[in-house]
Amino acid sequence: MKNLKISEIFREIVKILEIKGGNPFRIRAYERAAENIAGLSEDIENFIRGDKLTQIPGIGKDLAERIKEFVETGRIKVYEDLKKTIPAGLLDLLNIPSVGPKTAKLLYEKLKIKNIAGLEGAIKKNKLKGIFGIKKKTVENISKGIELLKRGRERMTLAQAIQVADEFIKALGALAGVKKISYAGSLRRQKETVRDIDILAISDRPHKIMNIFTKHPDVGEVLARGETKSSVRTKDDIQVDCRVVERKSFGAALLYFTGSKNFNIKIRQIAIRKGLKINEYGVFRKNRFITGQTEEDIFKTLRMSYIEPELREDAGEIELAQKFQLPELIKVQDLKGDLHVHSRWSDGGNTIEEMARAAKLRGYSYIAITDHSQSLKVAGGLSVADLKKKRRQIGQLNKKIKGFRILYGTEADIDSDGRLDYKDETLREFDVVVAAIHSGFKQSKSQLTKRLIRVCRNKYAHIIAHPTGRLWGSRDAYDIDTDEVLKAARDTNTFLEINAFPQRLDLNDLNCRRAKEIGAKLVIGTDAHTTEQLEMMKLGVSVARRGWLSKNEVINTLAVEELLKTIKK
DNA sequence: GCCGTTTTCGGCCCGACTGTTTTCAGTCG
Repeated sequence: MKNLKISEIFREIVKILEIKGGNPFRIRAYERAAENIAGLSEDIENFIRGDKLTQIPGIGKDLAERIKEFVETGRIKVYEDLKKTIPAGLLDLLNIPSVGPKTAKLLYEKLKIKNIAGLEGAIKKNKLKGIFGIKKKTVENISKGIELLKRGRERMTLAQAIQVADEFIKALGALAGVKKISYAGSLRRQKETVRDIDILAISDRPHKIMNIFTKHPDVGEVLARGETKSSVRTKDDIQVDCRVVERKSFGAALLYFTGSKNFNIKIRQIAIRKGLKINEYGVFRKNRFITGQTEEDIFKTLRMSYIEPELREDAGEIELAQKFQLPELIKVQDLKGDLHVHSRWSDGGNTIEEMARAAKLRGYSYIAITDHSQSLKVAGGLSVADLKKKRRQIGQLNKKIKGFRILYGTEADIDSDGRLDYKDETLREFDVVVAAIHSGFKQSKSQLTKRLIRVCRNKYAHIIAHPTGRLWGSRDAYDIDTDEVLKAARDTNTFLEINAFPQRLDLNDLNCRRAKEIGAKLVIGTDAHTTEQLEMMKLGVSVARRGWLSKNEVINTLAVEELLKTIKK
Protein backbone atom coordinates (compact mmCIF):
# COMPACT_ATOMS: atom_id res chain seq x y z
CA MET A 1 0.00 0.00 0.00
CA LYS A 2 1.58 3.24 -1.13
CA ASN A 3 -1.49 5.29 -0.16
CA LEU A 4 -0.02 6.78 3.00
CA LYS A 5 3.33 7.50 1.42
CA ILE A 6 1.73 9.41 -1.44
CA SER A 7 -0.53 11.24 0.96
CA GLU A 8 2.51 12.26 3.01
CA ILE A 9 4.35 13.60 -0.03
CA PHE A 10 1.33 15.67 -1.01
CA ARG A 11 1.21 17.07 2.51
CA GLU A 12 4.88 18.01 2.29
CA ILE A 13 4.18 19.75 -1.00
CA VAL A 14 1.40 21.66 0.77
CA LYS A 15 3.83 22.88 3.42
CA ILE A 16 6.47 23.93 0.94
CA LEU A 17 3.95 25.79 -1.22
CA GLU A 18 2.48 27.50 1.83
CA ILE A 19 5.86 28.83 2.89
CA LYS A 20 6.73 29.87 -0.63
CA GLY A 21 3.35 31.55 -0.92
CA GLY A 22 1.92 29.54 -3.80
CA ASN A 23 -1.59 29.77 -5.18
CA PRO A 24 -3.80 29.01 -2.18
CA PHE A 25 -6.22 27.02 -4.31
CA ARG A 26 -3.48 24.88 -5.74
CA ILE A 27 -2.33 24.28 -2.16
CA ARG A 28 -5.86 23.39 -1.18
CA ALA A 29 -6.03 20.95 -4.08
CA TYR A 30 -2.95 19.08 -2.86
CA GLU A 31 -4.27 19.13 0.68
CA ARG A 32 -7.62 17.69 -0.29
CA ALA A 33 -6.00 15.06 -2.46
CA ALA A 34 -3.71 14.07 0.42
CA GLU A 35 -6.65 13.60 2.76
CA ASN A 36 -8.74 11.70 0.27
CA ILE A 37 -5.91 9.32 -0.54
CA ALA A 38 -5.28 8.68 3.16
CA GLY A 39 -8.97 7.91 3.53
CA LEU A 40 -9.12 5.35 0.72
CA SER A 41 -10.07 1.89 1.85
CA GLU A 42 -8.50 0.38 -1.23
CA ASP A 43 -4.92 0.16 -2.43
CA ILE A 44 -4.30 3.09 -4.76
CA GLU A 45 -2.52 0.80 -7.20
CA ASN A 46 -5.87 -0.82 -7.89
CA PHE A 47 -7.08 2.55 -9.12
CA ILE A 48 -4.11 2.81 -11.45
CA ARG A 49 -4.75 -0.67 -12.85
CA GLY A 50 -8.41 0.12 -13.40
CA ASP A 51 -7.53 3.53 -14.88
CA LYS A 52 -9.86 5.20 -12.42
CA LEU A 53 -7.56 7.49 -10.42
CA THR A 54 -9.56 10.55 -11.46
CA GLN A 55 -12.65 9.01 -9.91
CA ILE A 56 -11.09 9.75 -6.54
CA PRO A 57 -12.51 13.12 -5.45
CA GLY A 58 -9.92 15.86 -5.78
CA ILE A 59 -7.72 13.90 -8.18
CA GLY A 60 -7.65 15.38 -11.66
CA LYS A 61 -5.42 14.85 -14.63
CA ASP A 62 -2.27 16.35 -13.12
CA LEU A 63 -2.38 14.70 -9.73
CA ALA A 64 -3.22 11.36 -11.35
CA GLU A 65 0.01 11.69 -13.32
CA ARG A 66 1.97 12.44 -10.15
CA ILE A 67 0.55 9.38 -8.45
CA LYS A 68 1.41 7.14 -11.38
CA GLU A 69 4.86 8.65 -11.46
CA PHE A 70 5.41 7.74 -7.83
CA VAL A 71 4.19 4.18 -8.18
CA GLU A 72 6.30 3.63 -11.30
CA THR A 73 9.52 5.43 -10.34
CA GLY A 74 9.37 5.83 -6.56
CA ARG A 75 9.61 9.60 -6.79
CA ILE A 76 7.72 12.68 -7.87
CA LYS A 77 9.76 15.23 -9.77
CA VAL A 78 7.67 18.24 -8.79
CA TYR A 79 8.24 17.33 -5.16
CA GLU A 80 11.97 16.72 -5.56
CA ASP A 81 12.33 20.10 -7.25
CA LEU A 82 10.28 21.89 -4.62
CA LYS A 83 12.30 20.32 -1.83
CA LYS A 84 15.46 21.86 -3.23
CA THR A 85 14.04 25.36 -2.93
CA ILE A 86 13.92 25.55 0.87
CA PRO A 87 15.82 23.94 3.77
CA ALA A 88 14.22 20.69 4.94
CA GLY A 89 14.07 21.74 8.59
CA LEU A 90 11.96 24.76 7.79
CA LEU A 91 8.88 22.57 7.35
CA ASP A 92 9.21 21.44 10.97
CA LEU A 93 8.56 25.00 12.05
CA LEU A 94 4.98 24.61 10.87
CA ASN A 95 4.44 21.97 13.55
CA ILE A 96 4.93 24.61 16.24
CA PRO A 97 1.59 25.93 17.47
CA SER A 98 1.23 29.62 16.62
CA VAL A 99 3.81 29.38 13.86
CA GLY A 100 2.27 29.26 10.41
CA PRO A 101 3.71 29.63 6.92
CA LYS A 102 4.00 33.41 7.07
CA THR A 103 5.98 33.39 10.28
CA ALA A 104 8.20 30.57 9.07
CA LYS A 105 8.94 32.48 5.88
CA LEU A 106 9.67 35.65 7.81
CA LEU A 107 12.06 33.87 10.17
CA TYR A 108 13.88 32.29 7.26
CA GLU A 109 14.18 35.44 5.21
CA LYS A 110 15.10 37.86 7.98
CA LEU A 111 17.12 35.64 10.30
CA LYS A 112 18.16 32.72 8.11
CA ILE A 113 16.48 30.36 10.56
CA LYS A 114 16.40 26.92 8.94
CA ASN A 115 15.03 24.62 11.63
CA ILE A 116 13.68 24.44 15.18
CA ALA A 117 17.13 24.34 16.77
CA GLY A 118 18.01 27.53 14.89
CA LEU A 119 14.82 29.16 16.08
CA GLU A 120 15.57 28.26 19.70
CA GLY A 121 19.06 29.73 19.35
CA ALA A 122 17.67 32.95 17.92
CA ILE A 123 15.17 33.26 20.76
CA LYS A 124 17.92 32.79 23.35
CA LYS A 125 20.01 35.47 21.71
CA ASN A 126 16.99 37.73 21.69
CA LYS A 127 17.14 38.14 17.94
CA LEU A 128 13.43 37.77 17.20
CA LYS A 129 12.21 40.98 18.70
CA GLY A 130 12.23 43.90 16.40
CA ILE A 131 11.49 41.88 13.30
CA PHE A 132 8.45 43.19 11.53
CA GLY A 133 5.34 42.11 13.44
CA ILE A 134 7.08 40.23 16.23
CA LYS A 135 7.13 41.57 19.75
CA LYS A 136 7.30 40.19 23.27
CA LYS A 137 4.03 38.27 23.26
CA THR A 138 4.68 36.58 19.94
CA VAL A 139 8.12 35.44 21.07
CA GLU A 140 6.54 34.03 24.23
CA ASN A 141 3.94 32.16 22.22
CA ILE A 142 6.56 30.67 19.93
CA SER A 143 8.68 29.56 22.91
CA LYS A 144 5.68 27.93 24.51
CA GLY A 145 4.82 26.30 21.21
CA ILE A 146 8.27 24.76 20.95
CA GLU A 147 8.03 23.47 24.51
CA LEU A 148 4.70 21.91 23.76
CA LEU A 149 5.93 20.32 20.57
CA LYS A 150 8.86 18.81 22.44
CA ARG A 151 6.64 17.32 25.10
CA GLY A 152 5.02 15.80 22.07
CA ARG A 153 1.58 14.92 23.26
CA GLU A 154 0.27 12.23 20.96
CA ARG A 155 -3.33 11.85 20.05
CA MET A 156 -5.42 10.14 22.73
CA THR A 157 -7.46 7.04 22.23
CA LEU A 158 -11.16 7.53 21.71
CA ALA A 159 -11.83 6.05 25.16
CA GLN A 160 -9.58 8.61 26.88
CA ALA A 161 -11.12 11.46 24.91
CA ILE A 162 -14.60 10.45 26.01
CA GLN A 163 -13.46 10.58 29.64
CA VAL A 164 -11.93 14.04 29.36
CA ALA A 165 -14.93 15.40 27.49
CA ASP A 166 -17.36 13.97 30.02
CA GLU A 167 -15.57 15.82 32.84
CA PHE A 168 -16.12 19.17 31.16
CA ILE A 169 -19.61 18.38 30.00
CA LYS A 170 -20.61 17.40 33.51
CA ALA A 171 -19.23 20.64 34.96
CA LEU A 172 -20.72 22.93 32.32
CA GLY A 173 -23.95 21.03 31.79
CA ALA A 174 -24.89 21.52 35.44
CA LEU A 175 -24.91 25.31 35.12
CA ALA A 176 -28.30 26.98 35.25
CA GLY A 177 -27.87 28.92 32.00
CA VAL A 178 -26.89 25.90 29.90
CA LYS A 179 -29.84 24.60 27.91
CA LYS A 180 -28.02 21.97 25.93
CA ILE A 181 -24.46 20.68 25.63
CA SER A 182 -22.69 18.25 23.34
CA TYR A 183 -19.24 17.28 22.25
CA ALA A 184 -18.32 17.76 18.62
CA GLY A 185 -15.20 17.45 16.47
CA SER A 186 -13.43 14.20 15.75
CA LEU A 187 -14.73 12.84 19.05
CA ARG A 188 -18.29 13.09 17.79
CA ARG A 189 -17.17 11.52 14.54
CA GLN A 190 -15.80 8.76 16.78
CA LYS A 191 -12.36 8.72 15.24
CA GLU A 192 -10.16 6.05 16.79
CA THR A 193 -7.78 8.69 18.13
CA VAL A 194 -8.53 12.28 18.99
CA ARG A 195 -6.29 15.32 19.35
CA ASP A 196 -8.51 18.07 20.73
CA ILE A 197 -11.83 18.03 22.53
CA ASP A 198 -14.57 20.28 21.17
CA ILE A 199 -17.57 21.21 23.29
CA LEU A 200 -20.65 23.11 22.17
CA ALA A 201 -23.32 24.61 24.43
CA ILE A 202 -26.53 26.59 24.14
CA SER A 203 -26.83 29.47 26.54
CA ASP A 204 -28.14 33.00 26.66
CA ARG A 205 -25.25 33.93 28.89
CA PRO A 206 -22.10 32.89 27.03
CA HIS A 207 -19.92 35.10 29.19
CA LYS A 208 -20.71 33.04 32.27
CA ILE A 209 -20.01 29.76 30.48
CA MET A 210 -16.66 31.08 29.28
CA ASN A 211 -15.86 32.01 32.87
CA ILE A 212 -16.63 28.60 34.32
CA PHE A 213 -14.96 26.83 31.43
CA THR A 214 -11.67 28.70 31.62
CA LYS A 215 -11.60 28.32 35.40
CA HIS A 216 -12.33 24.60 35.51
CA PRO A 217 -9.96 22.91 38.01
CA ASP A 218 -8.43 20.70 35.29
CA VAL A 219 -7.35 23.72 33.25
CA GLY A 220 -3.62 24.33 33.18
CA GLU A 221 -3.54 27.25 30.78
CA VAL A 222 -6.02 29.46 28.94
CA LEU A 223 -5.01 29.70 25.29
CA ALA A 224 -7.73 32.03 24.12
CA ARG A 225 -10.72 33.60 25.72
CA GLY A 226 -13.40 35.33 23.72
CA GLU A 227 -17.04 36.19 24.12
CA THR A 228 -18.40 32.97 22.62
CA LYS A 229 -15.32 30.82 22.11
CA SER A 230 -12.43 29.84 24.36
CA SER A 231 -9.60 27.35 24.26
CA VAL A 232 -7.75 25.87 27.20
CA ARG A 233 -5.06 23.32 27.77
CA THR A 234 -5.65 20.92 30.63
CA LYS A 235 -3.00 20.00 33.16
CA ASP A 236 -2.55 16.81 31.13
CA ASP A 237 -1.78 18.86 28.02
CA ILE A 238 -5.05 18.24 26.26
CA GLN A 239 -6.55 21.11 24.31
CA VAL A 240 -10.24 21.69 24.89
CA ASP A 241 -12.25 24.19 22.84
CA CYS A 242 -15.63 25.46 23.96
CA ARG A 243 -18.14 27.39 21.90
CA VAL A 244 -21.46 28.88 22.97
CA VAL A 245 -24.32 29.72 20.61
CA GLU A 246 -28.02 30.58 20.80
CA ARG A 247 -30.62 27.87 20.57
CA LYS A 248 -31.61 28.70 17.01
CA SER A 249 -28.02 28.14 15.89
CA PHE A 250 -27.29 24.91 17.71
CA GLY A 251 -27.65 22.59 14.71
CA ALA A 252 -25.58 24.82 12.48
CA ALA A 253 -22.88 25.15 15.10
CA LEU A 254 -22.90 21.40 15.76
CA LEU A 255 -22.56 20.72 12.05
CA TYR A 256 -19.70 23.17 11.72
CA PHE A 257 -17.95 22.09 14.90
CA THR A 258 -18.22 18.39 14.12
CA GLY A 259 -16.51 18.65 10.77
CA SER A 260 -14.57 17.19 9.17
CA LYS A 261 -13.06 20.19 7.52
CA ASN A 262 -13.44 18.75 4.04
CA PHE A 263 -16.98 17.75 4.81
CA ASN A 264 -17.84 21.29 5.89
CA ILE A 265 -16.32 22.80 2.80
CA LYS A 266 -18.28 20.55 0.51
CA ILE A 267 -21.55 21.10 2.36
CA ARG A 268 -21.04 24.85 2.17
CA GLN A 269 -20.31 24.60 -1.55
CA ILE A 270 -23.57 22.74 -2.06
CA ALA A 271 -25.34 25.52 -0.18
CA ILE A 272 -23.76 28.17 -2.39
CA ARG A 273 -25.03 26.41 -5.51
CA LYS A 274 -28.51 26.63 -4.06
CA GLY A 275 -28.11 30.32 -3.41
CA LEU A 276 -27.62 29.76 0.32
CA LYS A 277 -24.87 30.44 2.80
CA ILE A 278 -24.02 28.21 5.75
CA ASN A 279 -21.97 29.29 8.71
CA GLU A 280 -22.02 28.22 12.36
CA TYR A 281 -25.06 30.41 13.02
CA GLY A 282 -27.40 28.94 10.47
CA VAL A 283 -28.42 28.69 6.84
CA PHE A 284 -29.02 32.06 5.19
CA ARG A 285 -30.56 33.30 1.95
CA LYS A 286 -29.06 36.72 1.33
CA ASN A 287 -28.85 37.77 4.96
CA ARG A 288 -32.12 36.20 6.01
CA PHE A 289 -31.94 33.33 8.51
CA ILE A 290 -33.65 30.22 7.08
CA THR A 291 -32.89 27.46 9.57
CA GLY A 292 -30.26 26.22 12.00
CA GLN A 293 -31.69 24.77 15.18
CA THR A 294 -31.04 21.13 14.29
CA GLU A 295 -28.70 19.35 11.92
CA GLU A 296 -31.68 17.46 10.51
CA ASP A 297 -33.28 20.77 9.43
CA ILE A 298 -30.12 21.80 7.63
CA PHE A 299 -29.70 18.55 5.70
CA LYS A 300 -33.35 18.77 4.75
CA THR A 301 -32.91 22.32 3.46
CA LEU A 302 -30.02 21.08 1.32
CA ARG A 303 -32.24 18.25 0.01
CA MET A 304 -30.17 15.37 1.27
CA SER A 305 -30.59 12.70 3.91
CA TYR A 306 -29.16 13.10 7.39
CA ILE A 307 -25.52 12.06 7.50
CA GLU A 308 -24.38 10.37 10.69
CA PRO A 309 -21.34 12.10 12.26
CA GLU A 310 -19.22 8.95 11.84
CA LEU A 311 -19.53 9.23 8.06
CA ARG A 312 -18.62 12.90 7.71
CA GLU A 313 -15.25 12.61 6.02
CA ASP A 314 -16.10 13.63 2.45
CA ALA A 315 -15.46 10.05 1.41
CA GLY A 316 -18.46 9.65 -0.85
CA GLU A 317 -21.14 10.00 1.83
CA ILE A 318 -22.32 13.44 0.66
CA GLU A 319 -23.05 12.25 -2.87
CA LEU A 320 -24.99 9.24 -1.56
CA ALA A 321 -26.93 11.43 0.86
CA GLN A 322 -28.02 13.59 -2.07
CA LYS A 323 -29.44 10.44 -3.65
CA PHE A 324 -30.90 9.30 -0.32
CA GLN A 325 -28.89 6.08 -0.57
CA LEU A 326 -26.81 6.05 2.58
CA PRO A 327 -26.63 2.72 4.44
CA GLU A 328 -28.41 2.41 7.75
CA LEU A 329 -25.57 2.07 10.22
CA ILE A 330 -25.30 -0.60 12.88
CA LYS A 331 -26.18 0.45 16.46
CA VAL A 332 -25.02 -0.84 19.84
CA GLN A 333 -28.54 -2.16 20.52
CA ASP A 334 -28.34 -4.37 17.42
CA LEU A 335 -25.77 -6.65 19.04
CA LYS A 336 -27.04 -9.83 20.60
CA GLY A 337 -23.83 -11.22 22.02
CA ASP A 338 -20.10 -10.92 22.51
CA LEU A 339 -17.91 -13.56 20.90
CA HIS A 340 -14.54 -12.73 22.42
CA VAL A 341 -14.51 -12.86 26.21
CA HIS A 342 -11.98 -14.18 28.75
CA SER A 343 -12.55 -15.64 32.19
CA ARG A 344 -10.46 -16.65 35.18
CA TRP A 345 -9.79 -19.94 33.45
CA SER A 346 -7.02 -18.08 31.60
CA ASP A 347 -6.04 -14.45 32.23
CA GLY A 348 -9.45 -12.88 32.87
CA GLY A 349 -10.46 -11.26 36.14
CA ASN A 350 -13.96 -12.71 36.54
CA THR A 351 -15.57 -16.13 36.57
CA ILE A 352 -17.57 -17.43 33.65
CA GLU A 353 -20.75 -16.96 35.63
CA GLU A 354 -19.90 -13.32 36.43
CA MET A 355 -19.11 -12.60 32.79
CA ALA A 356 -22.32 -14.28 31.65
CA ARG A 357 -24.53 -12.45 34.12
CA ALA A 358 -22.93 -9.12 33.27
CA ALA A 359 -23.49 -9.83 29.57
CA LYS A 360 -27.11 -10.75 30.21
CA LEU A 361 -27.60 -7.49 32.11
CA ARG A 362 -26.38 -5.65 29.04
CA GLY A 363 -29.22 -7.21 27.10
CA TYR A 364 -27.22 -9.88 25.32
CA SER A 365 -28.56 -13.38 24.79
CA TYR A 366 -25.18 -15.09 24.50
CA ILE A 367 -21.42 -14.82 24.99
CA ALA A 368 -18.55 -17.02 23.93
CA ILE A 369 -15.98 -17.67 26.63
CA THR A 370 -12.80 -17.70 24.58
CA ASP A 371 -9.92 -18.27 26.98
CA HIS A 372 -6.39 -18.58 25.68
CA SER A 373 -5.10 -21.86 24.28
CA GLN A 374 -2.36 -24.16 25.51
CA SER A 375 0.69 -22.63 23.82
CA LEU A 376 0.08 -19.18 25.26
CA LYS A 377 1.52 -20.02 28.66
CA VAL A 378 2.01 -16.40 29.77
CA ALA A 379 -1.73 -15.82 29.53
CA GLY A 380 -2.67 -19.03 31.33
CA GLY A 381 -3.58 -20.96 28.19
CA LEU A 382 -5.72 -24.03 28.82
CA SER A 383 -4.52 -27.61 28.44
CA VAL A 384 -6.81 -30.22 26.94
CA ALA A 385 -7.50 -31.54 30.45
CA ASP A 386 -8.51 -28.05 31.63
CA LEU A 387 -10.84 -27.73 28.66
CA LYS A 388 -12.84 -30.77 29.75
CA LYS A 389 -13.49 -29.27 33.16
CA LYS A 390 -14.30 -25.89 31.70
CA ARG A 391 -16.73 -27.37 29.25
CA ARG A 392 -18.53 -29.23 32.04
CA GLN A 393 -18.81 -26.01 34.03
CA ILE A 394 -20.31 -24.18 31.06
CA GLY A 395 -22.86 -26.98 30.68
CA GLN A 396 -23.91 -26.57 34.32
CA LEU A 397 -24.11 -22.79 34.07
CA ASN A 398 -26.26 -23.00 30.95
CA LYS A 399 -28.81 -24.94 32.96
CA LYS A 400 -28.63 -22.46 35.81
CA ILE A 401 -28.85 -19.13 33.89
CA LYS A 402 -32.18 -18.94 32.08
CA GLY A 403 -32.73 -17.21 28.79
CA PHE A 404 -29.06 -16.99 28.05
CA ARG A 405 -26.48 -19.12 26.30
CA ILE A 406 -22.81 -19.45 27.17
CA LEU A 407 -20.87 -20.69 24.17
CA TYR A 408 -17.88 -22.92 24.71
CA GLY A 409 -15.00 -21.18 22.98
CA THR A 410 -11.28 -20.63 22.72
CA GLU A 411 -8.87 -18.00 21.50
CA ALA A 412 -6.59 -20.44 19.73
CA ASP A 413 -3.05 -19.41 18.93
CA ILE A 414 -1.96 -19.30 15.30
CA ASP A 415 1.57 -20.68 14.89
CA SER A 416 4.16 -19.28 12.48
CA ASP A 417 2.87 -21.48 9.67
CA GLY A 418 -0.81 -20.69 10.16
CA ARG A 419 -1.79 -23.80 12.15
CA LEU A 420 -3.82 -23.73 15.36
CA ASP A 421 -2.40 -25.12 18.57
CA TYR A 422 -5.11 -27.68 19.41
CA LYS A 423 -5.69 -30.83 17.42
CA ASP A 424 -8.77 -31.09 15.20
CA GLU A 425 -10.45 -33.51 17.60
CA THR A 426 -10.26 -30.83 20.30
CA LEU A 427 -11.15 -27.93 18.02
CA ARG A 428 -14.30 -29.60 16.71
CA GLU A 429 -15.79 -29.64 20.20
CA PHE A 430 -15.92 -25.85 20.52
CA ASP A 431 -19.00 -23.82 19.65
CA VAL A 432 -16.75 -20.91 18.66
CA VAL A 433 -13.08 -20.89 17.74
CA VAL A 434 -11.45 -17.48 17.66
CA ALA A 435 -7.98 -17.71 16.12
CA ALA A 436 -5.32 -15.11 16.83
CA ILE A 437 -1.70 -14.30 16.12
CA HIS A 438 0.35 -13.61 19.26
CA SER A 439 3.88 -13.99 17.94
CA GLY A 440 5.89 -13.85 14.73
CA PHE A 441 4.65 -10.38 13.81
CA LYS A 442 7.79 -9.60 11.88
CA GLN A 443 7.26 -12.10 9.10
CA SER A 444 7.14 -10.76 5.56
CA LYS A 445 3.92 -9.51 4.08
CA SER A 446 3.49 -12.62 1.94
CA GLN A 447 4.21 -14.97 4.85
CA LEU A 448 1.71 -13.22 7.13
CA THR A 449 -0.89 -13.14 4.39
CA LYS A 450 -0.44 -16.84 3.66
CA ARG A 451 -0.60 -17.58 7.37
CA LEU A 452 -3.98 -15.87 7.74
CA ILE A 453 -5.37 -17.39 4.56
CA ARG A 454 -4.40 -20.82 5.88
CA VAL A 455 -6.40 -20.08 9.02
CA CYS A 456 -9.39 -19.14 6.87
CA ARG A 457 -9.15 -22.51 5.19
CA ASN A 458 -9.10 -24.32 8.52
CA LYS A 459 -12.44 -26.03 8.89
CA TYR A 460 -12.58 -25.34 12.63
CA ALA A 461 -11.53 -21.68 12.71
CA HIS A 462 -14.58 -19.42 12.76
CA ILE A 463 -13.20 -16.00 13.61
CA ILE A 464 -9.83 -14.30 13.27
CA ALA A 465 -9.27 -11.91 16.16
CA HIS A 466 -7.47 -8.55 15.83
CA PRO A 467 -6.36 -9.48 12.31
CA THR A 468 -3.70 -6.80 11.75
CA GLY A 469 -2.17 -6.89 15.23
CA ARG A 470 -1.82 -3.17 15.72
CA LEU A 471 -1.56 -1.84 19.25
CA TRP A 472 -2.01 1.89 19.36
CA GLY A 473 1.06 3.60 20.79
CA SER A 474 3.27 0.52 20.76
CA ARG A 475 2.95 -1.56 17.62
CA ASP A 476 1.95 -0.79 14.06
CA ALA A 477 -0.37 -3.04 12.13
CA TYR A 478 1.60 -5.79 10.50
CA ASP A 479 1.77 -5.71 6.79
CA ILE A 480 -0.77 -8.03 5.22
CA ASP A 481 -2.49 -8.01 1.86
CA THR A 482 -5.84 -6.95 3.26
CA ASP A 483 -7.76 -7.59 0.06
CA GLU A 484 -6.45 -11.14 -0.22
CA VAL A 485 -7.28 -11.96 3.40
CA LEU A 486 -10.74 -10.42 3.11
CA LYS A 487 -11.46 -12.41 -0.05
CA ALA A 488 -10.24 -15.62 1.59
CA ALA A 489 -12.44 -14.91 4.61
CA ARG A 490 -15.46 -14.28 2.39
CA ASP A 491 -14.87 -17.42 0.32
CA THR A 492 -14.26 -19.74 3.29
CA ASN A 493 -17.03 -18.40 5.52
CA THR A 494 -14.54 -17.06 8.07
CA PHE A 495 -15.26 -13.86 9.97
CA LEU A 496 -12.72 -11.19 10.76
CA GLU A 497 -13.06 -9.41 14.06
CA ILE A 498 -13.34 -5.76 14.92
CA ASN A 499 -11.59 -5.95 18.26
CA ALA A 500 -13.13 -3.29 20.51
CA PHE A 501 -10.18 -2.93 22.89
CA PRO A 502 -9.29 0.80 22.87
CA GLN A 503 -5.64 0.23 21.92
CA ARG A 504 -6.58 -2.20 19.18
CA LEU A 505 -9.72 -1.20 17.29
CA ASP A 506 -8.54 -3.71 14.74
CA LEU A 507 -9.80 -4.11 12.01
CA ASN A 508 -9.97 -0.36 11.63
CA ASP A 509 -12.61 1.77 9.89
CA LEU A 510 -10.97 1.64 6.46
CA ASN A 511 -10.57 -2.14 6.65
CA CYS A 512 -14.26 -2.41 7.51
CA ARG A 513 -15.30 -0.37 4.55
CA ARG A 514 -13.12 -2.51 2.31
CA ALA A 515 -14.65 -5.65 3.82
CA LYS A 516 -18.08 -4.33 2.95
CA GLU A 517 -16.99 -3.67 -0.63
CA ILE A 518 -15.49 -7.13 -0.97
CA GLY A 519 -18.42 -8.81 0.73
CA ALA A 520 -16.70 -10.26 3.79
CA LYS A 521 -18.78 -10.20 6.94
CA LEU A 522 -17.38 -9.26 10.32
CA VAL A 523 -17.85 -9.76 14.02
CA ILE A 524 -17.37 -7.24 16.83
CA GLY A 525 -15.72 -8.65 19.95
CA THR A 526 -14.56 -6.87 23.09
CA ASP A 527 -11.72 -9.18 24.18
CA ALA A 528 -13.05 -8.31 27.65
CA HIS A 529 -10.98 -9.63 30.57
CA THR A 530 -13.36 -8.19 33.20
CA THR A 531 -17.09 -7.55 33.38
CA GLU A 532 -16.53 -3.79 33.05
CA GLN A 533 -14.71 -4.25 29.78
CA LEU A 534 -17.82 -5.62 28.12
CA GLU A 535 -18.72 -1.93 27.89
CA MET A 536 -16.06 -1.43 25.21
CA MET A 537 -18.44 -2.90 22.67
CA LYS A 538 -19.52 0.66 21.87
CA LEU A 539 -16.01 1.47 20.65
CA GLY A 540 -16.12 -1.48 18.28
CA VAL A 541 -19.50 -0.33 17.04
CA SER A 542 -18.01 3.13 16.38
CA VAL A 543 -15.37 1.57 14.17
CA ALA A 544 -18.03 -0.41 12.33
CA ARG A 545 -20.13 2.72 11.83
CA ARG A 546 -17.15 4.66 10.53
CA GLY A 547 -16.62 1.72 8.20
CA TRP A 548 -20.16 2.13 6.80
CA LEU A 549 -21.35 -1.22 8.19
CA SER A 550 -24.98 -2.12 8.65
CA LYS A 551 -26.46 -4.62 11.04
CA ASN A 552 -26.55 -7.39 8.43
CA GLU A 553 -22.79 -7.19 7.89
CA VAL A 554 -21.93 -8.04 11.49
CA ILE A 555 -22.77 -11.59 12.53
CA ASN A 556 -23.17 -11.11 16.26
CA THR A 557 -26.36 -9.22 15.57
CA LEU A 558 -27.87 -12.65 14.87
CA ALA A 559 -29.78 -14.71 17.40
CA VAL A 560 -27.72 -17.59 18.80
CA GLU A 561 -29.13 -20.48 16.75
CA GLU A 562 -28.79 -18.53 13.54
CA LEU A 563 -25.30 -17.45 14.52
CA LEU A 564 -24.14 -21.02 15.10
CA LYS A 565 -25.58 -22.08 11.75
CA THR A 566 -23.88 -19.13 10.04
CA ILE A 567 -20.38 -19.77 11.33
CA LYS A 568 -20.42 -23.50 10.63
CA LYS A 569 -18.14 -24.40 7.74
C1' DG B 1 -4.90 22.09 -9.29
C1' DC B 2 -9.90 20.78 -9.40
C1' DC B 3 -14.43 21.17 -11.20
C1' DG B 4 -19.30 21.99 -13.66
C1' DT B 5 -28.34 21.38 -13.03
C1' DT B 6 -25.54 28.95 -13.83
C1' DT B 7 -19.65 27.47 -16.03
C1' DT B 8 -14.43 23.88 -20.00
C1' DC B 9 -13.15 29.49 -17.58
C1' DG B 10 -13.34 31.50 -13.45
C1' DG B 11 -14.55 30.51 -9.52
C1' DC B 12 -12.77 28.03 -5.10
C1' DC B 13 -16.16 27.87 3.03
C1' DC B 14 -16.44 30.84 6.73
C1' DG B 15 -15.68 33.09 11.05
C1' DA B 16 -13.37 33.77 16.08
C1' DC B 17 -9.46 35.27 18.53
C1' DT B 18 -4.78 37.29 19.05
C1' DG B 19 -1.18 40.57 18.75
C1' DT B 20 0.18 44.40 16.73
C1' DT B 21 1.08 47.39 12.18
C1' DT B 22 -4.27 51.96 14.95
C1' DT B 23 -7.51 48.74 10.82
C1' DC B 24 -5.82 43.98 9.84
C1' DA B 25 -2.95 39.86 8.87
C1' DG B 26 -2.00 35.48 10.71
C1' DT B 27 -3.42 31.31 12.77
C1' DC B 28 -6.66 28.00 13.81
C1' DG B 29 -10.53 24.97 13.37
